Amino acid sequence: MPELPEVETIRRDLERLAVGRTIVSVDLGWPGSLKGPGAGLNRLRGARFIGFKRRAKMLLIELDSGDRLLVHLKMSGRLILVSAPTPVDKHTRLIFVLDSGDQLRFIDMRKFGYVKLIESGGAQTIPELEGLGPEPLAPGFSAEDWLDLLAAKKESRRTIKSLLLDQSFIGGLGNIYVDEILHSAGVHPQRPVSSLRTGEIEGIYPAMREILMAAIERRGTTFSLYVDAEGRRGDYLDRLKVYGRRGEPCPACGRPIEKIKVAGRGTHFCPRCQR
DNA sequence: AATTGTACCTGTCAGC
DNA sequence: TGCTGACAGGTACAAT
Repeated sequence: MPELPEVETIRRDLERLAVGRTIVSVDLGWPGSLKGPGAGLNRLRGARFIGFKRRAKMLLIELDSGDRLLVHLKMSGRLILVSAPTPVDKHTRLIFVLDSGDQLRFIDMRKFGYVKLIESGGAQTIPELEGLGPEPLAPGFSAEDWLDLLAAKKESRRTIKSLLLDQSFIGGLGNIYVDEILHSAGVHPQRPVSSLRTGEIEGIYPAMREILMAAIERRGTTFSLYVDAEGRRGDYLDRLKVYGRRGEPCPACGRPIEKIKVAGRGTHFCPRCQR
């Protein structure tokens, strides 16, 4: 489910709503959702949220105790802040009871996601965050940086879609936004990287930045499960031009959108606009 | 080196 | 109605 815009939306919500709140207790509904030192949930009691960061599709929750929580929502994870009496979804895996009377709940139907406790004083590096590619929306990530990144792959015959999905190449893109970016840039998802002309590579950069920023403005894309931290759906679904629109006319040229499989993922594109 | 298949889970939907 | 298989926003790993 959640790609960069969705995780960023949740991060902003929690930064606004949960910083300063203290954890009163933790309820573990499904132990598999908790990674890291197993015994460690009790130590979270009394800790206060001081910050919510994001790296690629991961959320990093910082506590005043020095402990941190790394959250990956994978396909179906949700993180919502609700008042205590709110009915508990059957897929709720972890509940943080807060001093405000609210609860931060981790809900994950498919159980792929996780919350990992990173203890203060433990290893300095977080393996999950090592080796990630650059943040596409970082202020310091320029068009030149993008060209340099691609230049390092110019001999590669892998498909451009597979490269953009590779988190070690660039962080935060997923199946929806890669399809949208390639449509906007007019590049066929199956094009080998080595075949891309300079102009095509240059065109992907603004497409990527604009689409991700617009998606954050609309609070992400909801197909079925994703909601922001306040339980609201994202509005970017209406703006999607190809993803989930097989058979519908391309907004740019009217040709029906096609769906194929690329890099093992359902892939939507316009056969006229993308070559 | 890169792709494909498989696995992790649960749910939905199309087709028969 | 009910069964079966394909598919789903992610990623790690093994096999090819």
